[in-house]
Amino acid sequence: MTEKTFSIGELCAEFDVTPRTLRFYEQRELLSPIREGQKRIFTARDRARLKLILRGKRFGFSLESIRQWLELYDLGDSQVTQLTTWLDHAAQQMDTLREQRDELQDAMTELQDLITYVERDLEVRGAAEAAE
Amino acid sequence: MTEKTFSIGELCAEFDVTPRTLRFYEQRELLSPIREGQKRIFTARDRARLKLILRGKRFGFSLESIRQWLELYDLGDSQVTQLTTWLDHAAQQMDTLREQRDELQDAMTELQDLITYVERDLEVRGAAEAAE
DNA sequence: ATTTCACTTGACGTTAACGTCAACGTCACC
DNA sequence: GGTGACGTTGACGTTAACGTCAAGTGAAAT
Repeated sequence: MTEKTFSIGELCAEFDVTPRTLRFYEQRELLSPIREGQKRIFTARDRARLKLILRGKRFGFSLESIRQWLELYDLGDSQVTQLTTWLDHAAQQMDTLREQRDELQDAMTELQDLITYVERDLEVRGAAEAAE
Repeated sequence: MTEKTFSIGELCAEFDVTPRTLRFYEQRELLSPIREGQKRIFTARDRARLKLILRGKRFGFSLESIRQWLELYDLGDSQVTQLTTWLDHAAQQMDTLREQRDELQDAMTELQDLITYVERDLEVRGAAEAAE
């Protein structure tokens, strides 16, 4: 079974990015498409990594830090010691994500409180108007 | 009761930013310190907004979008119609935050799966080694 | 044969979010 | 009356993450 591959245009269309972006990611070693002639052939792995990259960006992470935790996603047939340090890095990354998620949750709670407050205010005004 | 105020240096120290940053935020109308002579006096409101700004940045939002949802936090004595549109914007903002939080949660779940997998792998190897 | 289309490699431009530097004001304090 | 500490306004520099040409290649379609 030969793995599915993608042209640069296909990936661009699917993820709504420009060729320039993908070439840029390659240059920064976030992607590593194969060459057929001089054209880039993106593998399923590249596609998966691109997904992770774009998600990371939405979280506000820099390309460099994204590049680092991309490494978490392709551990080969590593030695035990490698796996152990991998687990360390993974745990760190989990902490980072957790922090960010919790902060987001806090922000949501705050905003929801405000919303509830304003809604009550509107209700009261509505009642006052109806009673005039 | 006169409200507490802060010098630029105080806020910088507290939030670990440079004066340049605060002046920049003022220029972009994210902060609006009062002037005493030519010195900036930051109010408690400015301080609160700065907190929100920095949190927004950690979420990966641009200063401009942060500026917009900062407006959510100072509704004055608005009209009913104003409050209604406010509620709209607030709801949108909640959606944005929720989306981001959910995505973060997904990423965490994925990573946790990987971690669990690697941990099991290590266990198996440990057992094999003990049985040699 | 030429046009079209997708792709390539430079190379320079752009925007956001500041950093950095120069030149200056003001107040305390020794 | 110097000398810091802390503040000010420009103005230019910097980095990340691309955008935007310009000039070319290689295969496909007309």
